[in-house]
Amino acid sequence: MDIPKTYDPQQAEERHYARWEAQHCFAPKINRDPHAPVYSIVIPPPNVTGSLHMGHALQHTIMDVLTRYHRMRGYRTLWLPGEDHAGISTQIQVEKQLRKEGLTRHDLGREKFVERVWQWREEYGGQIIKQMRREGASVDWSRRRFTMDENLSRAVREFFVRMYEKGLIYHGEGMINWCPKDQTALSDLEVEKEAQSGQLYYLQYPVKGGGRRVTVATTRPETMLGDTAVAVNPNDERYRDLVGATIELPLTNREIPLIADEYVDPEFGTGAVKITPAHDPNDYEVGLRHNLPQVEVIDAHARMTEDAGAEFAGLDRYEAREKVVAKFAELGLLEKAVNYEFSISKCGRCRTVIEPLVSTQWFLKQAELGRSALELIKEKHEPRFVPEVPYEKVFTNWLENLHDWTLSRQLWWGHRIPAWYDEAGNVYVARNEDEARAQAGTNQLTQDPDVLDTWFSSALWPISTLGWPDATQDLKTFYPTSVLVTGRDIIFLWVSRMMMTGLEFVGEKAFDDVFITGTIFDKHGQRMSKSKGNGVDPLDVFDKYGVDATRLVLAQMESTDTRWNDTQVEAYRNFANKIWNAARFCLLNSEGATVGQGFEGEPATWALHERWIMSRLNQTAQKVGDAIENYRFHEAVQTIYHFFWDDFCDWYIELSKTDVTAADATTERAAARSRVLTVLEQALRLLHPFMPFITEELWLQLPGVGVSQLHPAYRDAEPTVMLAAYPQARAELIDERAEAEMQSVIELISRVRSIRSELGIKPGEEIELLVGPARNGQSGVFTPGVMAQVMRMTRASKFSVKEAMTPDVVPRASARAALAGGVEVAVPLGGLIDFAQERERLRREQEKLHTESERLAAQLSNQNFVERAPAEKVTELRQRVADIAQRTHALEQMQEALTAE
RNA sequence: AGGCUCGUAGCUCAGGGGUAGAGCACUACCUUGACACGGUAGGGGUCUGCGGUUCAAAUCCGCACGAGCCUACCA
Repeated sequence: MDIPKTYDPQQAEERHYARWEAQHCFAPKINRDPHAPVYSIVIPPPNVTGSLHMGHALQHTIMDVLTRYHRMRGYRTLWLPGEDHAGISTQIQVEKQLRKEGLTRHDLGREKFVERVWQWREEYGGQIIKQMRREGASVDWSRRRFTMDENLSRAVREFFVRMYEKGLIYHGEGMINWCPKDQTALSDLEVEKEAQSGQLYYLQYPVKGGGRRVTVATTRPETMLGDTAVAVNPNDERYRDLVGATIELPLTNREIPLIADEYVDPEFGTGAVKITPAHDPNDYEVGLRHNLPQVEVIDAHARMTEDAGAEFAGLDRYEAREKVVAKFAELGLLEKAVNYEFSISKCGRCRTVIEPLVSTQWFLKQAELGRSALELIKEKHEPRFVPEVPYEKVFTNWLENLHDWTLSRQLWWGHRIPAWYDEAGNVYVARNEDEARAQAGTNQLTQDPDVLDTWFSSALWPISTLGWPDATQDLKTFYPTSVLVTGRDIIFLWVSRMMMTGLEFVGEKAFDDVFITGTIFDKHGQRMSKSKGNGVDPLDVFDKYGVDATRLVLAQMESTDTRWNDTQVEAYRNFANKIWNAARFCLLNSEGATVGQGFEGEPATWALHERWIMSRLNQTAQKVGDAIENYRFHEAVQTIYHFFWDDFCDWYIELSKTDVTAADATTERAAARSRVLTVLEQALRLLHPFMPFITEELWLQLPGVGVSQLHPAYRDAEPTVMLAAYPQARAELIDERAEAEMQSVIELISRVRSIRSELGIKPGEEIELLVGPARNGQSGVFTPGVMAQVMRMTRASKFSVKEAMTPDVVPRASARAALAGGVEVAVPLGGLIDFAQERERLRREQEKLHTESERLAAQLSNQNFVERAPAEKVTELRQRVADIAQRTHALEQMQEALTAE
């Protein structure tokens, strides 16, 4: 058999994914058990314009681990893939494309433009979804969904109409966030606050009659052109006499009132605030309270309007700012300008500074819709957030403070608002135009030109992908979904809204659990971003280290923010190679062997290392299954890693080598080989959810694997490790005594190796071992079989068990060590030994024990400890003290023996 | 302005009331027939600081300092 010494991930990855997909292993229907429990996940739909980044890879890894684990446990498992239509982003992409042809969307017209967008999606869209094959994501491709699919669009209209009928959606005027670049309204959540250092300008406004001036402070002087009042706090003594006065607004020929409103904080600035109801959310509210006119001085392109005055009309808002400030300075009305830190709102997509504008839009009263979600989280703690702290609280706080959601977007790509207007401007909201006509009693209707926020359709994702508004079998089977895995940035934007729609329309929560992943930063702790160019491309990492290794790193991050570091991936690449070579050893020595055999009969009849590895394996299975089910992926990964490398490779394979590599093809050799293969096969199953490719690559090569290893639910399927039963711990094979005994064997071997190393005995040089005293129970572990193993592992040519380790049996020129449980070991060294050096070595050993013993003694002499600590704790410490005393005594004797001439 | 998270070995991170852990890096030795992407043996930490609770604190509670995140209409 020819197996390369180094694992090549790439060639395995493609082959197996294609095969799994062809055999429909990812679809729930592969499960033939009609009573199988259900496990379902819907993917957070990535933006159709995007490509895979580390955040996706992280989320997908966790979803895939959960999916593969539950599938192997026999669940009817669905992981549903798809993407959203990303209204603004997609439209921008396509417009960019058109611009290269010298066209705008208006040249094409709406219908042709939308056609172009669909074309674009076919050609360039859904990159991430395609890249998921590379990740090994076991998604059901037959159920791939897109928010613009016909049924999902129908769900959107249904959502809209029902909310309108309930009075939760309304059409009206409000202060909205407007992006002057993208030319659309945005919801609060699509706006990002950014710290800004700028200036606070103190402007003086003359009071009509009497020559007084009122000073107002502002960061946006250009908006003064649209001021319709100056406000002060009604209790502010400084201005009390001026309330009701008239201000002559500079640079305009308008006169505005000085009003009193509680909103004004007398402590801040000058205590007098300019009020621009058309361009500031707070001023808008003040304006409504005082019936102030709204003077629009900035237009949708963030340029000054005619109403700003002839001098300013047409200027950009920032040019206007400079000019206003200059004019005030000229007039002697600029009191001062001071440096000032404040925050500005930017478009989450294009980073353009938002312009607050008064506009007529569609809104959803989220507060009412969110009430049942709020009750559920507060009363039943559902869904269960992982980690619970701090996300349950964050989520609850959000639901308690819901504002109306601006739904309409001035775009062409998206779900068009199902509202029609007649010639008189009356609005009819309906599921389709025919219904609207019926309502209106006329055919002369025009549909609202706007589309809905992309998140409006995403809000329905768990139910619409499963068939809602129809009561489909999928909806019945897979809803509520088992878990939602996502990043913390969209808890409000998305998670909360899915909870709301699920409860509203299906009457059940959208998911049992919500797992929030951490954020991956670059190695300097900076957030990865395209603009900074510091992103690590997961595909590059896959190429360099393999998908399995990358997944292992991602899985163990759990919810912790982490700086990306290639060395971790390299470590797991090395682990993959270790697995490969362990399997290589097993396969190169597999003649006559069969997986699943070799462990016949009573465990009591097995050799110590067999009982031990089976105990370790079952402990591991227990711990790993438990860890995965509780989202403790780090623990799961560490546990398997440790089992595979330390227990299986370093000890079990090494201890089995003599039997496995025996020259003669005896039944004993075949049995030993089968046992090693059996443990390997179980380990591969344990690893599979994390490392799907290498486990499949190796598993298929093991002699004797087939349908009998598959979970009973998949009996009709082709053999594959992904449908094998996930190992369940067998309690009867967990053997504490075997583990303790093995521990003393390991200790003996380690101590002898230590002696070799510390005394500089050449690796090739053979030594002799004396172990005793034999009357002590512990040394009974050293059966002839174990002795042979110890000799092999320490390169010893002789191993004698002695009744007593007295000077007459142990040569003076020996290196010695005192082990736990009273066992002593001596390595006779003849003339090679340096007596002084060996004495020093023993003395250091004794010193270590002494330090520990001192600490224990202090603890045990504390009355309070003995009385109040749990009895078992006290007993444990006493035993340790006794053991240390015994070893210390042994060390003393050894030193004496060395000294005796 | 509130709220939250984090501070553990040189680096990246686990852990979490009762002998400080991993990977990488480091030191020495080893081309031993699975693996040098390896093996064996080692070195390295008053778990940010100060108080408190406790028989016992890296772990729980305050406070301070440092890093970061989120919410909020303060001109």
